[in-house]
Amino acid sequence: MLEELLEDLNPSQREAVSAPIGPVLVLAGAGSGKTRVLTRRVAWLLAAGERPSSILAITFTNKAAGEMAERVRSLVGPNADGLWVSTFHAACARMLRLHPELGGLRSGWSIYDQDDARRLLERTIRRLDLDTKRFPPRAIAQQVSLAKARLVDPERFTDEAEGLYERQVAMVYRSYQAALAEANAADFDDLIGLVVEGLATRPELAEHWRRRFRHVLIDEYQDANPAQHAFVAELVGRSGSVFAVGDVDQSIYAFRGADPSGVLTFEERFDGAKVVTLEQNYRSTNAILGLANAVIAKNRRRYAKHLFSELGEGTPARRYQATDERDEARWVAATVREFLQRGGVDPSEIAVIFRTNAQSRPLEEAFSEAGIPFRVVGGVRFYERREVRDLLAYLRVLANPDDDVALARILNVPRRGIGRGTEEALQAAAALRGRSMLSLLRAEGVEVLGLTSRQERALRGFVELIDRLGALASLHRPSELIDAVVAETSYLEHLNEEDPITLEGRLENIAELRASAAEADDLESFLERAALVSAVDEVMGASGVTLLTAHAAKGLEFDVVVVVGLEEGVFPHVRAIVDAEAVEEERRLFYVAMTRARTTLVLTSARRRASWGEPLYNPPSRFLDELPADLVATTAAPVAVGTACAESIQRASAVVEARAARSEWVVGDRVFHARYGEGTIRRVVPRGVDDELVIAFHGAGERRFFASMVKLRRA
DNA sequence: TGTCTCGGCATTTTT
DNA sequence: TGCCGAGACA
Ligand SMILES: Nc1ncnc2c1ncn2[C@@H]1O[C@H](COP(=O)(O)OP(=O)(O)OP(=O)(O)O)[C@@H](O)[C@H]1O
Repeated sequence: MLEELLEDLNPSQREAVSAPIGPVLVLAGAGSGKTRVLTRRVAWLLAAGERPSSILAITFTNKAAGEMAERVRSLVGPNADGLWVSTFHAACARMLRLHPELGGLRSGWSIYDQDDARRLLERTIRRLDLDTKRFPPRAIAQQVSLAKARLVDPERFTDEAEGLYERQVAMVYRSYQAALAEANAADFDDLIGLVVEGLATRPELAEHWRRRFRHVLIDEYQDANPAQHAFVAELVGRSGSVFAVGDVDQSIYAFRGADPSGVLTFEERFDGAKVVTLEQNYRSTNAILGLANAVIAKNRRRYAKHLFSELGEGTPARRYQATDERDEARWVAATVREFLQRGGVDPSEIAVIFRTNAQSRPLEEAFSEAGIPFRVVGGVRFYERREVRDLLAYLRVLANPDDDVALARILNVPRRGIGRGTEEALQAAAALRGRSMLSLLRAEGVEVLGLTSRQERALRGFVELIDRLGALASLHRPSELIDAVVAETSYLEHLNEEDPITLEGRLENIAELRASAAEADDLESFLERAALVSAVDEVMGASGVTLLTAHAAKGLEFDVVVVVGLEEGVFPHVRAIVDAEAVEEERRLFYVAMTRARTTLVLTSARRRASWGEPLYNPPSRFLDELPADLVATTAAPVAVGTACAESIQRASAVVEARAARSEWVVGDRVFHARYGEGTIRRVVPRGVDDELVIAFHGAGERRFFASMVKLRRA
């Protein structure tokens, strides 16, 4: 059995899979079989007699988790029950579901996704009498999230704060955390953070989980953040059974706090760590590897490694320069059709990869026109549609009466005469007494709010509605509960009144929600899944060409990969261009995109691209210049005279703007950046016609920008 | 309280 | 471009 598991592996892969139990790190490039090795290691542990329930395998998405669990089962048979294969977030959520006290939560606790967290932050900022212009909830949410990724709690955040602005942000963070606790809720980052804290401070619970998970395995290790590293360390200690696989060149989540250096410090953090490298790529032709390697070699911060393939030389990448994004989309559709018809390629073996979700629309249109089946991964998530969120909010309030964000959402949906005034009075009274809105209403009645009798009647009616539904909650299955909510609130009538045209689609969504609820055993597990399912996990449509972002493409592989929108400002993204480190992350992202291809790589760009109204004339991506010329075959749409003119004008004006940017800032200026908040200009370095600005932000540290590109306000 | 219009602003990327 | 929040009015 053990030998069998090693049969179709190369010697290094075997060495990793059968390494003695203890810390193991597999460090290897794209397509070298890291995921395969990790899956095999799980099977190997099981075959060696380890209990399934003693194994925790971490993947990057829920979908990858499902596939890995499936794969393990096919390797070892049914005795894989009790094995946990999930994302960090899902694993921690499950632990907290079993032991809410581990995170200081009460049973029924809610998971706050980005939207919930943003709403709660906005309310917190308002309650502190701060201006939401100076403290944009989105930006603050980012800062809080980055802090939590580093396990920086409000106290430490306050200690590290410099100046009034940062102290105010710290205050917001502290109140936000208090509001979460009051609402019996945890945001995404808390799922990890609370578990880490619980394991560190509750020895009896920690003991339970350490005994339970003797083996922890982590895929895509380069994208784990410090909190997640701490979680692993809490479970396995310095010399336990930890098996991590990763590739620093595929680190594409530093923007949300991932710490790829965790890969490089593995040997310091774990005693007796064994490090295995894999060098053979089993996915791509040498042409594709040559292209990918040439691009990634341009990164300065990098740890070079060898990678070879025995899959033949292959064909060069095809490159097309389009007039605009519609021309690009049509050309892609035509090319894809050729692969399907003449090349005999299966549509599910073709992917079109873009940088941002917004780029998918022209492609969807062109594919529809051409009659090519396709599916879009991601985009607007199912669980983010309004009607779905409304109904989920009802269920959340039933599971967790203290969930004020959910309550605020449904208080007057459908309309029931509870207006702004009533809501504000209720929120203020609840905040004053330090309790949730519903518990206040239940404990003290609506009278304490000092409202008109009409307002009181409306509120009373709402509480009665929730109580009626609550009585059903414990007796009925989640899907039946959805029916009850829809019926009791006349929700369908509400949707029809709102917009009869979209009604049909919304009804379909409700039916789908009901169907997915029918699969869940109980309300809590249903709500948990709804909160944690990501866009990438959603399987839409049976088969067809896959349209997806480069981030969503990580870990996947296709025969044919088309990367579109290879222009400065698109890929690399404008927001990244000003920051040298961010450009390196963009380059890694492009590396990830290219290395998804087995045999065929197609690269396109557009000379003109509409970007909310205005046309933009972006030069081709710098990444295209980094490709070896002999591995690229180029065709281009004819250049229209008007386009060329506009392009040169655009370039000239960019230079003029760059000159103008030179004198604007001096060292010591306090500035405000939409993403990083307030900072101080530390240095101004002349770079050609432009200046480079070094700005120190709290929470985000020092960042470098080009003066002509970065958008700053005086603080 | 509810509805309408205007203006500002935003889109990276995602668990 | 389209969404959301703020403010004016019925
Ligand atoms: N020893 C092997 N023999 C044959 N095929 C292999 C071998 N090892 C891996 N492969 C195949 O190579 C491909 C890439 O493997 P896998 O996805 O595990 O690589 P990876 O290192 O995780 O890739 P990436 O990091 O780029 O996502 C898969 O199709 C896998 O089946």
